[in-house]
Amino acid sequence: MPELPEVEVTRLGIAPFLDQAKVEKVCIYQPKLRWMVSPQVQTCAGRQIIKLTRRAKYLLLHFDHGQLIFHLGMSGKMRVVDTHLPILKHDHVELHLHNRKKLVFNDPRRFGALLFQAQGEHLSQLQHLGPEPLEQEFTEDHLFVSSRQKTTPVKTFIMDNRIVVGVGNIYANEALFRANIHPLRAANRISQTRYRELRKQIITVLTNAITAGGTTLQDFARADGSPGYFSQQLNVYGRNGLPCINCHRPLKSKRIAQRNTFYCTQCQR
DNA sequence: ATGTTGACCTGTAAGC
DNA sequence: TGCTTACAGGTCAACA
Repeated sequence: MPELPEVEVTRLGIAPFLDQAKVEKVCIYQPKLRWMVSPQVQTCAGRQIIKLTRRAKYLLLHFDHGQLIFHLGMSGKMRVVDTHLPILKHDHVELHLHNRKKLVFNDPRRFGALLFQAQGEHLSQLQHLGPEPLEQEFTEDHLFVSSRQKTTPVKTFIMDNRIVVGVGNIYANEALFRANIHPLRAANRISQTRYRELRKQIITVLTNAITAGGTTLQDFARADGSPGYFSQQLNVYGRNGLPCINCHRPLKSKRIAQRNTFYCTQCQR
């Protein structure tokens, strides 16, 4: 379940095993992912990992000559396990490490990606990304100003990576509910005051989710496949027909831009 | 330019 | 039980 919080939880979970580790071997079992895995990935063999960072929903594994860039897509997972353990179905790439561990990329739907960005190079995928929602650069002014010409539904607007990164379908739904904003309202028909609240709720929801992911973090290294621990905190997502936690009217659902959307017609305007 | 839709791929659950 | 259909956490190219 890779929204921004899950990607960050993944990063926190595997980073301790990767920091300063040396890559001995790169195994590519399935190069056909979202984009073809670039052959340059092999140049990481024999090199030392510097650090693992995140930008939007991308994970960047830094080397002295460039970065490996992972994206988990809809179904991607990463795990660090003992080198001798067998590969599983949908394991597409392995990085064998010096420390008898390997980093494995698994992705049934193959919407994920593995790219290489040489030092000084700028991949198009990372070029036009908007601000990180949990950094200073994500301001109320930025949201308000960039919405002024947009008639698209506000939900589509906040899921646009050029506006702000990392807000996926679940958290777009949840943040709008908490801000009392109807997901279909045109982005340019929302006041600066309401964008202030929306910004605040996006930050709250993502931060809470990362914190909740901390539980998963602990058993991340051993058994893989952690359950949906966020679900207990969801107010609207997946709750069509169930009572709103505020007004107790049944929640509605509707497709917006091909994505299932949940909201309360009473509380969200 | 902006807004909307289709495509990529597999697994799972629901419906018949 | 088996077959068919709808849907799933994302993103981008190609349309109107």
